[in-house]
Amino acid sequence: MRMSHLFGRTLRAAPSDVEILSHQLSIRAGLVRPLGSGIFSVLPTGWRVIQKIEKIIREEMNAIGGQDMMMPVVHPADLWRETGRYDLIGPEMARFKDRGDRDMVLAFTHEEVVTDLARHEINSYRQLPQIVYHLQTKFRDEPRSRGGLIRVREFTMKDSYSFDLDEAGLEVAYQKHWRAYQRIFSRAGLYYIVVGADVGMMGGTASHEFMAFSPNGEDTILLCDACGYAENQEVARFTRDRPTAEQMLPAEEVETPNTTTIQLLADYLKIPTSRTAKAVFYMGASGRFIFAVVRGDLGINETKLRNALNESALTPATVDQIRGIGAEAGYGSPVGVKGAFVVIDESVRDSPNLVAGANRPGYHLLNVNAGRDFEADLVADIASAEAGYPCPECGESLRADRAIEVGNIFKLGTRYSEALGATYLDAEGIEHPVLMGSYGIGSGRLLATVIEQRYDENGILWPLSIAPYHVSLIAIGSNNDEETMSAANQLYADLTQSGIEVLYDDRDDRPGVKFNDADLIGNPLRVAVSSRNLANGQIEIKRRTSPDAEFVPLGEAVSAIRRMLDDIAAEEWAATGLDQ
RNA sequence: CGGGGAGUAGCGCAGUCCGGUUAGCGCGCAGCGUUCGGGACGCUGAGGUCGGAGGUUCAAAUCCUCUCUCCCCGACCA
Repeated sequence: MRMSHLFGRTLRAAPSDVEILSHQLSIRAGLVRPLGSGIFSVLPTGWRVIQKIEKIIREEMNAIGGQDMMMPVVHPADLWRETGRYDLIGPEMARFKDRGDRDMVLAFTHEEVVTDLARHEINSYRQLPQIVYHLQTKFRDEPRSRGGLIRVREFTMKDSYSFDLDEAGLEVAYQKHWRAYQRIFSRAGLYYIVVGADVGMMGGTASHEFMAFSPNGEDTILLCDACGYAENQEVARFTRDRPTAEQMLPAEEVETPNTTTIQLLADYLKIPTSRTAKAVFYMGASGRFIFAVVRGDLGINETKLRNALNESALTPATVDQIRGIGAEAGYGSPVGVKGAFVVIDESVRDSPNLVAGANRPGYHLLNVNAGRDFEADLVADIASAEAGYPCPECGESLRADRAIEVGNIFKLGTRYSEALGATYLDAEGIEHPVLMGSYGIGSGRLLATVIEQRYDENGILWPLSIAPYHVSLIAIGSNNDEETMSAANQLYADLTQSGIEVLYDDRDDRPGVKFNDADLIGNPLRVAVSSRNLANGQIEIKRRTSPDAEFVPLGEAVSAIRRMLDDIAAEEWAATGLDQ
């Protein structure tokens, strides 16, 4: 491609309201342009990256037996009503009516459609297992898009779906995807880990996320460097330190004026926060009043709480609702309340003689003990894991890091097959729901994440595997310098002829402009043709990641560039740690 | 949805508080000339419903009301 005619110029500065690094670079390098909040056009240079990412995805999906197909982006609402998600999902799903006044939705994800297909196409155990996938647009009207391409509203996702006879088959499909995803992200040059995750609104029985580290990530991961434990903070566990055994003491009400927070209370009584109980009140989507209690030094993890309660959503209770069950905001405890579902963290069960609210303003109870002073309806792990807490596997201190979720795999089980009647007959003629899994990778987010991890002060450092071009070719000097221009033109033709992808800077610009743009766009090799080196019959080749250049005779340029590209490819492959 | 910030030429900004020539500057863009190994220089030029609507006023980028959009934090989120 000749840069003189490239659609989409580079920018010296990014728009001022763009803050995320990958967003700035992807705009400055001319990869994408914003259209609206969370909506982007992909320019030709960026599209080449996307296509390479998608090619890798297709290769690895095909390698595990995935069948590439295509499902629609507009769905009849009735299908979504069948699984209940039409009402379950809020305004983040775009809805409209067609000319016949039929309710329609924009594809939010494709479980419904693929399961609808499965119920028609799959009838027999002889047809299973199956993996199908597509790369298709999703629209999610996020409450707030952010981070450039990291969280957008319209995006392309590779989503695949597995259909199996039983749990064992699903496990096989799940593991296949796990390995395929490792290969995809490694080949794209990402640094990532796999963590346990919340199944969220997908439902199902298990989920793992592929998390690429970046300070701009939206997720917090808790890791143990000692044993390798890693989970998303949404579900991360930790070992609660056991208080020393002590006798239960008689409960006693004390006046504690103006102690509506745990810290104020602990300061007032001169005790550590771990000797207090913290009460938080929610209304569950099912209509239950949820009275959650954790030890005072811990925080509630709403995702864990929601999962423990099997509630689809939790909203904070109002002051009136709290009074309605006999509790008092700021001075609440489960002692004496009625009409509430009481769930306590393991830490509360195991800690004797805690200070808890007296359910009247200005008073707390000393020496409250679960089981003696109140009964919990549920004891569960509902406290949020934080950096420094003990690892649940080995007890060493946990570390927290930010990461971007680049892929997610789910065991759906029969959540959708039962709802939609996707069944097969076994060898005995008995009908069973198929076991399903769903597996997603966003290609645009993957592009942004690679930039987040690979850049320097001058621009992007693309891995060869997904770089827009292999080579940035620069002609140095005036376009009136016929000798240089004709050598550069010839080299461009020769490289292109030999299958090397070249971005040829043939603009009539000064060298500095071209060097800077080559660095910004970040193709792995830079080749410069100048009268200075031409005088020695040479051209210059420089790797984007190296400060040093090589000089080779013009006549050997193509083979030298070929050789260097092969070297880079070999190095990248070695870095993935993958075999073959 | 709550909190904060911003909309003036393709990009970056000044001007707005305190209303008053023809709305400016840098980069970029077009033409001519000089220059050519890390974002050159000179001259000339094109490019603007000052986000939109309504209002106040002799007069509005500037004041008032409403509204739209974008960004950031939070809530939210496969």
